[in-house]
Parts: sequence; structure tokens; C-alpha cells
Amino acid sequence: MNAMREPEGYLIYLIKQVELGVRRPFEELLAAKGISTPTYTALTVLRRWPGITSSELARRSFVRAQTMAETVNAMLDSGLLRREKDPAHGRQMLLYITAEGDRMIDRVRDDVQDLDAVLASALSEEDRRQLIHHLRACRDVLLAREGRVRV
Amino acid sequence: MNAMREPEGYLIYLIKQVELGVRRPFEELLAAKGISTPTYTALTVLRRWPGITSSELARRSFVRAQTMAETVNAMLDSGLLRREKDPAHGRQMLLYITAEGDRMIDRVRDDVQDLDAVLASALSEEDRRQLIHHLRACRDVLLAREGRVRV
DNA sequence: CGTATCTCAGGTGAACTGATATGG
DNA sequence: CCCATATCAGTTAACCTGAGATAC
Repeated sequence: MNAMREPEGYLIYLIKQVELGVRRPFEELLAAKGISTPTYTALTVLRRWPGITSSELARRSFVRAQTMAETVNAMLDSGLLRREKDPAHGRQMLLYITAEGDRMIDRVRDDVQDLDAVLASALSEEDRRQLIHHLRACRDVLLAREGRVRV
Repeated sequence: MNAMREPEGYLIYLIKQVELGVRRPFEELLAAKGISTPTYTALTVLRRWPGITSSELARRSFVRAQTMAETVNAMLDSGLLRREKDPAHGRQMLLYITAEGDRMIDRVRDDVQDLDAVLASALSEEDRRQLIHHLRACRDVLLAREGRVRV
């Protein structure tokens, strides 16, 4: 097919472009509330999967365990997360969002939604729904490739 | 609407996730052919807009002029690009892809398409077409916000 | 005189690899 | 013994800001 033969028709290229275009305004709005992009992502994943380990969180976020450890430590310091020893595994620590972490998600919600609305401003409601759905499908393919991801 | 009230339903969040998930394999395949992601992006934009300045290229790539200057210099050194003085503006330099640059695009095409196919492996042909279309719409909204972008 | 390009210099957040200790 | 988690240390690619010269 012709659409695939030009870079403009590649998913990878377009996703890179859009991400780069949103990165700065997104980082700015999060910074205004006192958190970073990795922290926001970690909060989002942990809200969906409470009680996972830092390593598991890393896999679900597509970064190395060492990278995630840094983010998690910062979040523990600022009280957004708490961790408990896994009773079944002496070495493993399970992560949970604190009330403070929940409040942080609430604090940024409106701004994130506003920026999201800008991004979707050329799309119909139905278009936006489709886009979300397809992006989830792509994300899940990548997650499956990562391996060892529970559920 | 309910879908928008959870981070999992945000475009920004999903685009970040997918980009992060594709980043590593994408960088690896480009590195195997001897180029970086910024270089690939620049080649792609320049193929679409031959004869623009480095600053214009920066705006279209959502980075600062100084950042793009680095990428462009590396590409000039490796012969992927050539530049000419703009006859109408003594200080401005217009950029063009060289034959070597075109060959580089050819060399990576198959690998990029393969990775793209993986990403789209959970999508129907129609889904993929829609996804491309919607991502372009998002990219164009961001480009328009950037300002001073020709055409 | 203001605006935009180009360039030099320095800085940073967020990823990476490598190595080690420990627990199942 | 092997594998996964956790943690310490050092490194890098790709962004950034600031400042200065030149051209329209």
C-alpha cells in the first residue's frame, strides 16, 4: 500500500512527532504542580495496578528497573507512595499510592484534561474514542513483547 | 464523559506510553544502520519540505533551533545533507537532502516498516488507516500552535 | 530598532549499562 | 545453581537556557 511507503505514513514517526510536540507543555503543567512526567506515569500505572513491585512497575512503564527505582525513591520521599514488605517474598517491596498521591492526581487532572482537549481539538468525539482505543491496542502489543507482565 | 476521567483514557498518557515502548527498538534499528532518531526525523521532515532553514526544521520537529543545529551539523558532516546560502537572505542557509541522505532513508525503510507492522499487529487495515489519520490531525494542531510555520 | 537566523557555551532530566547483594 | 529484585555507581543522548554576532 502506498500510505506505508512514505515516513509520513508510519505510526512510529507520527507518534514520535506528537509526543515531542506535547512533551514541553505537558512537562510544564506538571512542573507547575510539583511533579515530573515519570512521576505522573508511575502514579497512573500504580493506580491501575496497586501493590506491584518497583520492577513490575518498570516493565509496565517501559523503563529499566534502575530507572524506575530513582522515580520511586523520589515519590517515597515526597510521600506520594508507600511500600510494604511482601509477606511471601522477603526481598520484594509492594508499592501503594498514598492519600497524598491521590490528591496529587486530583490536583493535575483539570490541566491534563485541558491539554488533552487541545490535542483532540481537530477530532470528533467518535474520532477521539477510536484513537484512544487504537493507541491502547498498540501499547498492549508492546507490553506483551516486554514479557513477564502479569495479567 | 467517563472515559476521560481516568488517566488510561488520556491521549497524552497513551502517546507517552507507546512512544516510550517503541523508543528502544526504534533507536536500536536506526543505530544498526548508523543514524539516530533525531537524524531520521530530520530526514523525514526535510524530504517533505526541501529547502527550508535549520530554524524552520526545528519548529517542524518541535525542538529549539540550537538543538536542531547540532543534529544538522552531524548530518552535514556525514554527508546526508547539503546547504546553500539563501540568495534572498545573506545569513540564512537552505537545507537539502543529498543522494547519500536518500540512500540512508532507503536503507532503513524495511526495518522501520517491520517495527511499524509489529505496532499495528493488533489493528485491522482500516484501524491503522484511522490511527494514522487521527495522529496527523493531532500533530497539525500542535504545529499550528508552534506558530510561524509556513504552509 | 526590532526580529529572526546562526552559533558557541554550559546545564539538566531521564534514560542507559555494569556490578553486587540477597532471597525463593 | 539459577533467576528476579533491589540498590550503588557511573555514563550518555537529546533535550534545554543564555549570550552574542549578523542580516533584513
